[in-house]
This record gives sequence, structure tokens and C-alpha cells, in this order.
Amino acid sequence: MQKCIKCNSVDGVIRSGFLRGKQRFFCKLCNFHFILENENARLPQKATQATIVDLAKHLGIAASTVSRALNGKADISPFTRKAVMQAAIDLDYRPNLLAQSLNKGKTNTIGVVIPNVELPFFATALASIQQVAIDTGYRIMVCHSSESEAIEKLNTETLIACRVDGLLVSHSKETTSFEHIQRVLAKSIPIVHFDRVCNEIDTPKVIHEDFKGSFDLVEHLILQGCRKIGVMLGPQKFYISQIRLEGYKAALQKYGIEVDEKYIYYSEMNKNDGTKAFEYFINLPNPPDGLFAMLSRNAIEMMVEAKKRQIKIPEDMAFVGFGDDILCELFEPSLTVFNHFPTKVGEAAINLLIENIKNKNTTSSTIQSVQGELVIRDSSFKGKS
Amino acid sequence: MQKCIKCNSVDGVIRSGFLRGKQRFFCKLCNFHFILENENARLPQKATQATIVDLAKHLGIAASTVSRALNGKADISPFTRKAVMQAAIDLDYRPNLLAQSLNKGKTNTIGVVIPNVELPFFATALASIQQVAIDTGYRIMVCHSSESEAIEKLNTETLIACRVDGLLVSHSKETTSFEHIQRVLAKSIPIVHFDRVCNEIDTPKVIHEDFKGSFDLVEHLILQGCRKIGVMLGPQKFYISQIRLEGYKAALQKYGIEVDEKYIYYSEMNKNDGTKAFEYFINLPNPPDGLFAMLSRNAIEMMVEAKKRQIKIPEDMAFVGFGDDILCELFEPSLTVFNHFPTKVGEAAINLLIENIKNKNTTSSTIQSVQGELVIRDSSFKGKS
DNA sequence: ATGAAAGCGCTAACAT
DNA sequence: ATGTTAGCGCTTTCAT
Repeated sequence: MQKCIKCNSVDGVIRSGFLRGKQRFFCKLCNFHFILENENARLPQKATQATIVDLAKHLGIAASTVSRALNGKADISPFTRKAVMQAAIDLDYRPNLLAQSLNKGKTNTIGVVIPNVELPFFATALASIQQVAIDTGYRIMVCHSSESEAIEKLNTETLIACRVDGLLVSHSKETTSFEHIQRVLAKSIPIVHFDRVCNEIDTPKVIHEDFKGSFDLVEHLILQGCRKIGVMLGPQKFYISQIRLEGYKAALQKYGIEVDEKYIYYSEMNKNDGTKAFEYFINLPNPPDGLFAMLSRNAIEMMVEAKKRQIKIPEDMAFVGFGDDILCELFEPSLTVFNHFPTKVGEAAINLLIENIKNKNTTSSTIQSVQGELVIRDSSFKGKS
Repeated sequence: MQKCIKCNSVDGVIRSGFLRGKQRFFCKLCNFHFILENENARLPQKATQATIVDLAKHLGIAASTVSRALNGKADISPFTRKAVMQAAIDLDYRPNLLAQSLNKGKTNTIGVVIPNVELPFFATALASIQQVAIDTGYRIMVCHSSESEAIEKLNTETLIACRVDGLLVSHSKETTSFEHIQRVLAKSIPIVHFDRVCNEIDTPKVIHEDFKGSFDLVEHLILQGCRKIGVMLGPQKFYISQIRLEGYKAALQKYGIEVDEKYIYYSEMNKNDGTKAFEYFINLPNPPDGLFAMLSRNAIEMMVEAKKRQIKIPEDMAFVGFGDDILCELFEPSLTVFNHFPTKVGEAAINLLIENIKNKNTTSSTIQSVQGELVIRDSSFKGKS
């Protein structure tokens, strides 16, 4: 196989051990020992990436041997192993994950589809997902639907095409049809929904304590003396709108307050919808004395309006919102919220997914609810407890 | 090749056109026409993903023909093409991007390394990067260093291993050594630095108008009547700390104000460092009447402290910061900032990278500076202009 | 302990 | 217009 560098013949050449980590040859015909010092003179030709075959040629051994050495299999002589490792360093070898994945039939990669990284909830959840992934030896591939159903579907296709081992999905606010998710299911690709889940399909989900959170916030308002409580929700079709509304109603009911449809406002969750909602509420014949917004961002927009009109917070009007972030903390007055712990949600979701990947479990439809916490701040606290 | 489903012989079978989009066969031996209706009875066995070979078998044609049809090459009969397309739908075929990439030697994927998605700048930049990527037919693979040098290096390795076509990098605040970047360069993988760039290595970069931004902010403070202006920077070793300090000094110089080292404060960019910085400044024998923070988040932390001490903003002390976000806008008083337009930075970075990928240009070291804008708000505006 | 060969899914050059 | 073949980089039998 190896040509003698002296007599150019092939027939008499045999390998004769290693020297300085390199394969040594002996030509029986011309009785000559040699090492292929300048074997890598071939490299500059393709200045790109050394492959396993490059290593093999470099050492004068078989590619399969290199592979085994690299992967720490037994049945490899310490000598060869050392030589391979050294060669890998010398040639700056990096395994080609594409090839590995293609061969193994798995990528060790998890696809994540989120609607908007600019929402603090998703940014934080994403950070925690990434952390768990690193710790457990997975990679993540993040796709961003920018709240567009079309892009979300495109993203899902891309991730399937990349043969991710599993999918973590939170839907865009536009999304109304779910064939793309059905397709994932049909292909037995493990999937976990989180936060913006889809209720029409039976998948594992990680959600918040939406009912309890709403209930706690509204009960808190009532305990602070509010009796006319307005609620600002997302789109009516949203599951979380519905369930958070139920929490709201349950709290009113507990304290014998009648539900007034005029105090229920649905929005499209666009920027500044809080402003519009506030306009609506303040122009009611009998304006609320407490306002609960499904998104804390909206609660803050409402407070901005209230302050413009010199309304005293929380005395004249108290505010609470769902979900915490730094703005809620630093805005004045600081906003009372139900913190739904984005970090815990992200962690729960990826852990559940990894578990399902490992067990090849694509049928489970566990629903995990992450415990939240009422954080009372200045926007609602009137000294009563 | 195809066994006759009647006489089980292979020799006499020839293809005889298509029927309902399916390959039709004719067995010369038993004089029998047939279609492989139940060919896909094989599918459930591997309920996973149809491959190009599955399609080929299904239609009784060659895999390469399927490939060509799928890729819209010329030289394919409309008939075959239609049949292939239909089969692709029937079997829910999705190309395996791993295989495609391995074969083509490129992935159409761009790797993005950012230190922290939870910072609004990176969240917004990331969203714009993703958008451009989608529009230009690239995918992105996002990695998150969580401000850790070790994870950043790991991420870089991962992305190289995934054979991304190019890299978009913003360093963690910890990062001090850059061999991982050198390695990228050595492998001729196109790379573009943005925001947190590395000056020790000659790479293309997209940066802000750091000098001009600082200059404008400080000049604005001076024009509002401030004479004792404190500056809070990041780590001294950071390039942006240095350059923003220069802008600060230049503005003072222009108005004949002497630079006082006591008014310069370096921080490690941790949470609440603004609080510490404020403590420092307020305890100086001669406290500043204007404060400039390199990160607007820090400016806000300082204002929180100032308000606690009943300091009048902007009359007694004015505040400005670098970088805009919703908190700057909604905090009271709203913060005067130099907006460095994260969206534009992200777009510029990915466009530059894609250009270099297409031109196989790995040596260019263009430096693009994205134009920013002074946004004057309540934290500093005293009515003068 | 190591090599040879097949195969993961796809594309492209080369037939025909 | 379509089939055959080789090869992308890697792992994994199966030999030896």
C-alpha cells in the first residue's frame, strides 16, 4: 500500500512500529527504514478540516482504528491510541458532527421554537434550557417564529430536516392550525410544549399555575379593598386567556362579588394594547378600582396612563399582572405580580423532553404545572394583609 | 430487479409506464400488468422517516432520478417529476439536511455565539439576525455562553463540529484568551465579531459609535449645565470601556473641563454594580452633578439609589446611559440614552458575514460602525438646548 | 489489536 | 430522460 520513498516500490514495504508518534515503515527491497514526515505536505491543498482518513493516512493505519482510538474503545493498543491522540492534536482534528449524526441516526440536538426572544419570559427560559442542555450533553438549535405562524411552521420543518432528537415548542400568538405538530407526532419525534401550549393535541406540556395565579392576584386585590376589578386578557381563543379568566371569576365568586362582563377586556397582545385597555376601562360609567392584566407589560402600560391622569396608585386604582421581570420591580410604583419562574419552566420542559427522548417515549402526555409565587409590591399594597 | 407479484419471477419484469402516479410493471413471463400498491406495507416497519431510496423503491425508479426531480433539475420528464412529487407527499418525505450538508460540504447554517440573551441588546440583535437569515435562506444555530469563557469556547467547538458556514461572535465578559477564535481563522471559517469584539485579532467587526456616543452624551450633560461628571465603565481591559472613556474625555476637553480620575469608576458589569458605583460617587468629597453609565441598566440602578436619597433628578444630578430599551423609556424619570440600534447591528453583522461566506473571503477585516442616536429624556433635560 | 467493507441519506459525474 | 457509481466523514460488524 505504502510506496517506499527511496526505491518507489510498493511490494516490499511493511510497517515497523512507531517513531515520535508516527508510523515507521521498512522497505524490504532496499532495506530502508522511513517515516512519512512530509505526509502532511498534502494538507495545505485542502486547508480546511482534517478528517479521520487524514489521521489514518498520516499514521499509516486504518480509519476504523483511528475511530476506535478516538472513541476510547477497548481493544486498542495504548501505543496506537497515544499516536492517534497526538496526531489529532497535530492536525487539529475535529469530528464532523454531521457525519457522526448521519451515521448514528441521532443528533444529540434539541430544537427549540419560541415566538419571541425579546419577551423576558422567553429569554430567561431559553437561558435555562441552554444550561440544562449543556449539562446533559445536548446541543440546542433555537428558532424564532417572531410571532408568525408561517415562520413557526418553517422552523418546525427545518428542525425536522435537521433531524433533531426532540422538539421544545411554544406557539406564536398567530398560530391556529397545528398540522405541523401533528406531523412531528406522526414521525414519532418527541415533543414538549411549554408556556404557549396547544390544547387541541395530546402532547406533554409544561405550564404555569394559571388558575391559581389569577386567583391569588385577584384575591389579593379584593383583600386590599378592591370591589370593581377589571381584567385584561389576551385573545379569547387562547387557552391561557380562558383559564386565567376562570381564576379571576373564582376569586370574585369566593368573596361574593358578581362578575360583570363589562370588566372583561380581550386584547390581541400587541404593543400598547395596555394603553387601549386603560382607555376602555377608564371610560366606563363605573370605572374599576383594581386592574388585573394577563401580561405584566400591559399592567405597566396601564399604570403609565393612570399616572398621566393623576390617578393615585394604589389608593384610587390598584394594579397587578402575571409574570415578573426587572421592569415590574423598578417601575414606580413597582408592580405586584404572580411570578411564574421562567427558569423553572424552561428546566422542567427540557428535562421532560430529554426523559422522553431517552425512553423513546413519544406517547406520554404528562402535564406539569410549575409552581408560581405571588409577589406583592407597591402597585396594589394598601397596608392590609 | 422487480419481482412479479404473480409468478414471482424477476427476469421477465419490465416497467410499463405510470398509473395513478405509480410505477406500472409488466411481467413478460406470465403476461401480467401490476402496480406495487402495497409496496409501502414495508413502511410501518421503520415508522420514522422516508428517504429518497424509499421514494425510489416506491416508484420503481433510481434514487438519483428522485433526487433530480426533487431538486427541480431539468432533464426530468414532467411525468416522472409529478409522480415523484406525489410520492414525496404520500410518504411525507423530508430531505435529511445532515446528509445533504455532508454531501455538499456546506450547511447553510450560521453559528451565533452571544453572552446573554437576557440582555435586551442581544435579544433584539438576535431577532434581527434570525430574520435576515430566514430571508436569505440560512439557518442559525444560537449558542449562549452565559458570560462564561469556558462555555464560549465549548460553543465555538460545537459550531465548528457542526460545520457551520460561518460564525457570528460576541464575547463573554470573562473572555481574555482567544485561541478558539484563532482556530476558527486557521480553518478559514468566515467569522464576524459584533458588539463585544476582540481587538487582539484581525477579524471583520460590527461595532457602535462608541466614541461619538459617549461624546454626545457627555456633551449633552455639559450643555445642561453639569460640570462635575462621573463616568461608570465596565472592566478596564474592555475595549469599549477604553473607547467610551475617550469619548467622555474628549467632550470634557472640548469645554475646557479638567479630567478628574476620581470621577472615573470601573465595574465588573455585575447586577447591582450601579448601586455600588453610586455609593462611591455620592461619598466623594465633591460628588458629581452628572453621571454617565456605560450600560443604561447601571444608570437606572444609580437613579434608584438617588431617588432613595431624595436627590432631585435632573436638577441636582443628571443621568445618561449607553443603550436604549423599554425600561429606559418607562422608568421615572425616563433615561437619556445613546441608542445604538441593536437591530441595525445584528443586520449589519449577518449581512457582512453572508457576504464573506459567499465570496469565500476569510481575510477581510472590515470594521463597520453602526450609527447611533442621542435620545434626550427627563433624566437629564433641564430645558436647555 | 487491527483492517476491510458496508452503510447512514444524499448528490453529481458519468454512462446510456 | 434515467440508471449506475462513487463519495461526503464516520461507525460498526465481520474478519484476521
